[in-house]
Amino acid sequence: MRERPSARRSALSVDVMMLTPHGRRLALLLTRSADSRAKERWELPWESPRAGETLEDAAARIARSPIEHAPSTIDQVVAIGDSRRHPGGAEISVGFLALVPAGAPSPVGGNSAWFPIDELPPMPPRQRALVDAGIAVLRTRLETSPIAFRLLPAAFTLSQLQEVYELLLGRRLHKASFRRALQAAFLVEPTDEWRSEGRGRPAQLFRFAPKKRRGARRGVRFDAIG
Amino acid sequence: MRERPSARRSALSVDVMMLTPHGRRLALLLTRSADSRAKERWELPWESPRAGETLEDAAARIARSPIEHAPSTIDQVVAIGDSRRHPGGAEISVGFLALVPAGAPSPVGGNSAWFPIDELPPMPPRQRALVDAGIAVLRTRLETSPIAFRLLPAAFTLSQLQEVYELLLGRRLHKASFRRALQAAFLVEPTDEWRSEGRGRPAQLFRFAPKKRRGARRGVRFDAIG
DNA sequence: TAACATTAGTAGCGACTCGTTACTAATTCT
DNA sequence: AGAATTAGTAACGAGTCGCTACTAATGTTA
Repeated sequence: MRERPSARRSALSVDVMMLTPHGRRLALLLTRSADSRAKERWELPWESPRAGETLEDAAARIARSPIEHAPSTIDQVVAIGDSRRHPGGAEISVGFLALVPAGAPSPVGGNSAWFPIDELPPMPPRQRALVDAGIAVLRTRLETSPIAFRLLPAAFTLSQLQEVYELLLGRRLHKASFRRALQAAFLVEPTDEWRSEGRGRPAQLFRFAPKKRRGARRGVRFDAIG
Repeated sequence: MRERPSARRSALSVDVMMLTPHGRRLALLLTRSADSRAKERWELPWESPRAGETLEDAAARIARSPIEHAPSTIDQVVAIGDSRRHPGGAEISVGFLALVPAGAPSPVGGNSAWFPIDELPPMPPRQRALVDAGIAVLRTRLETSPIAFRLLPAAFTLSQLQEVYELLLGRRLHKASFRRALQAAFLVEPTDEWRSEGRGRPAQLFRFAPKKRRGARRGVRFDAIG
């Protein structure tokens, strides 16, 4: 059984949601519950911040323990303090979203596993609420923040990038339109590498390299409000 | 001097940012500091949640005290727990955003005042950080949430609505384009009332009444990412 | 080895969208 | 009465978007 230094009845918990693309779905990292009464239950990695440690620092520390490579980014997304139960009995739980690039980071210790987000096992109710809120935030940030690129390795094919967008948006995109919009945005630049993966024509690898564009701000979009 | 029940050294504070349109600018409600050492300093309304009270309930209670009418909505937007000082010495501060409709709610007690957000007086550093983060969140949510309508009374003119959008976006919008986009989104419906305010032709009043539209989702927008 | 399957990538057409100019409408001010 | 001011709309041209249809380069199969 793992150690859990400040687990008992602390006022505050920092809970980390680590997400990565897994096949055609988003996967969340859960660890086996340290509570001996609840065997075979899963929960988000969490801890209480140590003295003098910021919330962000605590989240980074918590994320570092179950996987080898650090996530590309960690952002605070939600705080919950209601009657729903937290495994540590914390009054307030602050949820952090950690995005893990696809591919490399898969190695995981025996106490952790990736679960597709639409097939999560039973979890402590407050953590379950954190996950729902976190994923909702992720989806709304898609269009204003380079989230998709942080779920990919440094070099990726445009098909991979499109797959991540489809996974986050929950719908298929049209290849030609996707690429045209991407070109117009000056967000990626080609490398001179090509990757042949199984069948079909090899794909060129790209990297995330946003160029500053002239501020041609559009009017307003009401599309997403209703 | 006001009472402040749980002010001393509580672990957690709930800080409320109440925003309303004030002329052509966004204004934030601040209250005079209860700390006798710091005369003529201003701070966000805040308190620690009472036992058995959720964060949301606490925020609603805190918002109710300085103004007469309740804000239209309150949302949790950010949590900060770092070395920046909070007036109550709280380790963690959770920031809530409360949107107050323009017009009616102006009456305020003598201990509170509205400040334009670009002319805020000196404030406790952590609260200042909460405000900056909260306004950033507000701006990014503009396009996915009917924020502008919650800063207006139930009936409003289209010019008022456009003014709120301009205020939140920080740039002028074109009248015809704004209205065409609004019509296409089926977000408002006209009432049979008209308002003549000073000079010029009277304007028709509208109300927020979003219609469910067929899910004609667009492709992807990369515009706002760089 | 030739034909097929599969994946990558592009060209271009028609429909729709957006920014803008230019107008009409209804009221107050002088 | 006429100027000023604010509300609201029509319509043109440029640009964007979704889609079909194509070419390109590889592995698979007969």
